[in-house]
Formats: sequence, C-alpha cells, structure tokens
Amino acid sequence: MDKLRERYKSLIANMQKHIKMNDIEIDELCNSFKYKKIKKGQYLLQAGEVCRYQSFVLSGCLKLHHLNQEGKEHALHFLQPAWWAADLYSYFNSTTTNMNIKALADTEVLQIEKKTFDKMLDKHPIFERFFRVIYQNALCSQHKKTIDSISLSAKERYINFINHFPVIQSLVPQKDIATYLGMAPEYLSKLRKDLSRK
Amino acid sequence: MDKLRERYKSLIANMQKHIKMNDIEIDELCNSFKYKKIKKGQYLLQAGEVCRYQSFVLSGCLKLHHLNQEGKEHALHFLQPAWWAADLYSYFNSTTTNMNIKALADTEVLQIEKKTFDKMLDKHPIFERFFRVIYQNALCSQHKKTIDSISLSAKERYINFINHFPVIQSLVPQKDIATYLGMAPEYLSKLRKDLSRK
DNA sequence: CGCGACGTTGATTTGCCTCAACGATTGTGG
DNA sequence: CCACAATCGTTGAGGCAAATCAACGTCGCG
Repeated sequence: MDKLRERYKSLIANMQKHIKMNDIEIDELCNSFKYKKIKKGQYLLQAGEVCRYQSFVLSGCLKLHHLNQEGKEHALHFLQPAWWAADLYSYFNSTTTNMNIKALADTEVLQIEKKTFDKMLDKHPIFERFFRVIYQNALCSQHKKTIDSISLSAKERYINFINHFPVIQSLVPQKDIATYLGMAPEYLSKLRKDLSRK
Repeated sequence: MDKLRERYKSLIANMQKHIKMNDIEIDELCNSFKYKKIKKGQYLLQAGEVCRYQSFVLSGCLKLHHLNQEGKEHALHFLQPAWWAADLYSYFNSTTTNMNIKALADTEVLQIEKKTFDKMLDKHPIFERFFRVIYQNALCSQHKKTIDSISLSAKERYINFINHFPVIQSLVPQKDIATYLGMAPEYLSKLRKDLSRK
C-alpha cells in the first residue's frame, strides 16, 4: 500500500507547488489517477484514436508528434518527468486525434480519464486552480516557442534549444530535435558541423 | 447605472457559456473589470512595459505583435470581440513584455488588474473554472496553429487562414496577415495573384 | 553476423526573402 | 478642400537559407 502511494509522491509534490491540499483531496487525487508503464518504442496515443487520458510523467521520456499528409513527422513536445502528456483538444472534445505520443525510453505515467477529471474538479474546486495555473503556464511557453519559431533562423533556434534544454539532447534522437525545431534532419547535421568548427 | 451595466452584458454572456454565476458573483465581476476605450492606432501595451491588464474585447479589433532585434514585426494574434488580450507571461510574472498590442480600429475593452484577478478568484472559485477552460481552449488553438505553421507551405497556410477567418481579412491590413502567417508581405501579394489566376 | 535505423556529406533545387521602383489609397495639416 | 506625405499593395530581379535526393559509414539489436 505504501509502495503504491510512493508512486504518487511526485505528482503530489508537483501539485503542492501551486495549491494546498488536505488529506481528503490527496486521497481523491490518488484514487483518480491510474498508474501505467510503457516500454520504449510503444505508443501512449496514436492518430485516429480519441485521447482518453491526461498523463503525468513519472519517469522516462515521451515524444508528442504529428504526421502530415505526406507522412512527414513533426515533433511538438518532448515530455520529461513532471510534465503532462495529452492532446487536450481530443481529450476535451472526444474527437479523434491526429497526434501521436511515443515513448523514447521506458516510461511511467499517472493517467486520469476525462470523466474522472470532471468529477474530481467538481468535488474539489482546488484542482480547478491547479489546472488553471498549469494551462496558463503551458500557454506562456507555447507563446514563447511561437515567437522563437517565427523570428529566429534555424541556427539560432538550435543554439537556443541546446542552451534551454541541454538534458533532452542526450535522450532524444537528433532527427526528432530537427523536426521539433522545424528543419530537415540533414540540415541540422550540417548546422552542427558548422558550429563545431568554431 | 443600467447603461454602465450594459457594457458588461457581453462579458457576462460569454462567461455563462462555461459557468453559472449568482448575483453576488456577477456583482463582483462588474466591480473587478474597468471599462476602457482606445482609438485606432493607439497601443494597449508596448514592449518594455509590464502587462498590467487582462482585457476582454467588447468591440473593435486589436493586433498582438512582436518586434525582433532587426525591427521586423510579427503578428501573433488578431483579437476580435469576445476574445482576451494580454501577454500572460508578463501579466503573471510582472516581467517586462516584448509584445505590443495595437488597436486596428476604435476598440472598447474591459480590463482586470492582476491583484484584482487574484482576489476575485480567491473569493469565488467558480471563476477558477472559467479561466481554466479559457486557457485550456487557448492552448488547443495555439497547438493547432503550431501544427499548421510547421507542416504547411506558405500558400496552404494562407488558404487555410481565409477559410477559417474570412471576417478578419477585411479588418486587418494584408501585411499584418502576412507576418501572422510567417511570410513576407511581398510574397503574400504574389501568392494572391497566383491564386486569383485560377 | 546482417539488417535496419541513424547521422553525415555532397550536389542540386526551390520556396521564400530582400531590395527597389512604382501606382493607389489614405489621411493630414495648411 | 486640396496638396502633399505617408502607408500600403504590387511587381520584378536577384539571392540565399533550407529542402530534397542520394550515397555512404556507423552503430545497436535481433
């Protein structure tokens, strides 16, 4: 039992950065989220499905990506511990997603279904605040990313990326970093050669 | 007095799409938001300032945009009635913004300061839900825009835009649409010529 | 070991940008 | 109310950043 609770520690600690919960609310939290383990290479979500879960990453690393009509892949996020993984549009509207979430390493998550999510927030408004703040922060980072992608060159975007997320570099294949930054993998390779020369 | 309340109708109606408010909460709402009118060409926010308000657009049209180091402008949003205008990062962290919000037409807004916002949400958790849903939806649209910008060509992005936002086309100068879509104004002009030929 | 995914490198192409010149339109002060 | 400036959209010439295509070496893995 205690061992099970152990898994929720990280989620609880993360939430307590933004809100104060009492024991009843912590109980509700632990009952609402289900633990799941996925192996490297497996998918947490695939295009064509409905995104049924919001997932809190405990360990490992996920890639959220999109395939366009020509079958070209574009990574949109790399999800590390203490991040949230979902296609929120699909999750909240029960529409089929065109996104994929794939494990880049063995990964553990805590998942909550939409029904349970709605119930939890109805019962305990404190969670409304938590998700308000989470979405608010996510919106701010998205915003920054948009500005970067529109106002920087490919080389600047890459330099920016390795300065900001040095850790991710070792976890994620280079080609995924390239599509995340909106450039062809071959081009990133040339940029790196260029940069190492100096 | 009734005439003043009139101005809040649109905000109240908008909020009631997502939450149910009682009279006390509606009063609180009306007391928290201040009315402001700005003329075409004026700024609601300028780079270097701190974004002190979240603004709900009642009438008119705003452009949220960014100037990079070389002085090049990039539009990020066009804000029409019933949309929200702010640089949330600056607003919530009290940092100076590098964004600008400019009126493309005479515009009326309702504004709330951060202090008041925090108080209002503390007193009435129902508003937490409203803003959770608003940010959640904003996050979804941002997400879609990111996918489009990374996986479509300039021509496809433009066609997509005029199909999705036919109204904005008449309100917004063409060059602003171009920078919004991430292309040079001259290039958009050429695309349009190209498309009209068919 | 041998296959398949990955990163690298070079040759070539292209989508889009830059710069500059030109009407058309707007708006502004005298 | 008009003249003039400022801003905007258009068009063309030229250039560059980045994509595409293809070949090759390397490595991890079944």
